[in-house]
Amino acid sequence: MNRYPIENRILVAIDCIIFGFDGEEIKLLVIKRNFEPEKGNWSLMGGFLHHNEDLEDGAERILYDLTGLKNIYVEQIFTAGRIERDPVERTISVVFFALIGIRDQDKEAVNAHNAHWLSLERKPPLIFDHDDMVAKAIEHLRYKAALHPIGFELLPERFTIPKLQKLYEAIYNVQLDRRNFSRKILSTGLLMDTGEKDDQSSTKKATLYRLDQEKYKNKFSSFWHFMPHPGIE
Amino acid sequence: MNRYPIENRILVAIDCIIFGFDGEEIKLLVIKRNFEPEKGNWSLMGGFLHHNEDLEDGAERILYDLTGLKNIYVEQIFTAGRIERDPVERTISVVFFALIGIRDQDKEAVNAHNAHWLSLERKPPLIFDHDDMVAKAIEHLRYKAALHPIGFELLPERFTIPKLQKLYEAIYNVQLDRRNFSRKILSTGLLMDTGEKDDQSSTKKATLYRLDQEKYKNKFSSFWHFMPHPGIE
DNA sequence: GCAAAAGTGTTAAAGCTACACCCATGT
DNA sequence: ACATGGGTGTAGCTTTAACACTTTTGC
Repeated sequence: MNRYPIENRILVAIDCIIFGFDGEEIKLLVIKRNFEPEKGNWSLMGGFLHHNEDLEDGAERILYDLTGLKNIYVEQIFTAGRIERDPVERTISVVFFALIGIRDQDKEAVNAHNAHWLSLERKPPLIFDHDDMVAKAIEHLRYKAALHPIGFELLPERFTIPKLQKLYEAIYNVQLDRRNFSRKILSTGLLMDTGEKDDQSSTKKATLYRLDQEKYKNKFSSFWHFMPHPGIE
Repeated sequence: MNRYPIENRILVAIDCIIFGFDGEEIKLLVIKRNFEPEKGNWSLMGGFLHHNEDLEDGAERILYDLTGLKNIYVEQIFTAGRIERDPVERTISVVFFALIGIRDQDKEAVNAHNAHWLSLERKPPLIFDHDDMVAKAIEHLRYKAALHPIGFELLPERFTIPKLQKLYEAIYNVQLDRRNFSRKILSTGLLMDTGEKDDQSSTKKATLYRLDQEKYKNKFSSFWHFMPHPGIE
């Protein structure tokens, strides 16, 4: 293989921010790092980009390795490139964010990696610049979820509107009006009534919906406004 | 320096998408490549990331080198990582986009690099995956400009509302209503009347405004809606 | 029957679109 | 004075926010 006459080759890492939702709050999947430096401290799941794989494939490899899941929602958000971000050696890191239904994960794979779901609100500091990455990811989640129906990726296949609302309230840390929220969501036409009811609830059982996959794909990039006006930053 | 025990170090490039606006249409600043492969063909301005510089600094270095400008609007948009995107050697490229006032450029620097402003509408194909990068950049510009007052970065310090409107019409390839546009823009409170008039115009002279820098900085991340509703993809 | 959560309706205000009209300038 | 482009006002519609009432379920 020909090469450019340059000596600047650099390590390229991939780090994954994995968000989940347990019905009450947003969770972040992190691992306890098992090698030096920073051994034993909390870290995002990551790895190095292989020479023979595309960036997106690398991210999917790492995500599959940890969660046993494929075909999950993954998006590249930015690349971290500060010189001293990794104390061992100059490394730039391409950061991806992934949204998964917590119930879908492969528990054995997760345990094997010493991984844990931490509450976003009460999480301990992470290594290197990972806290910064998480902050950017939250910002991105807020931005995107306000305009695109991305929230569904965090819910199980069948879900109720009140659960969806709890999710949005967790993302933005606000209280929303039940009636307006319901109307807004239903008016998108993205939800299909399954005819079933949520039997978890102890009072009136809520209707279970599922996404209309067709419309979801076709209209994904339309602009919606899932959040009341002043909100968001 | 300690090193990770891995042999996966990869070339990291930076490519810059430089948008300008000449009063009528959006322009893209590109260079005629002067080395193989693809010598003589159109290319984005780029370079390799140095070992001792941050990503953002690299982008600013490259932009300064070409345009003689500092403190311009620069934003990282994504990282291109397909295995075979550069035929010479595996190279990932961090793509930045920059908005500059065409009149501000250093013409000598631009000429020295054999650079040209091409119309976005009628541009020739670029090398490698650069067309793909440009497409993503336009999408990003459209997305961002619809919600944030980013358009001002493409105009000179003092500008008229009709010029701003032309800019938005160029970005989205639509016709906007003069009166509604003006009202919407003025209602943001971001514009300050300079008291002067545009003497370029041959009919009624339009009022020259400039940005209220304070409000611009403070309110930049608020949500606005500069585009009529259905618009945008 | 009561508490708790889900579902539906209404109304007033705000924002947006689509218009028409007037003003300033150069020829 | 007239053509061209800039500036402002308004009516009607749509969307949104804020609110009250009814329904279902478990105890």
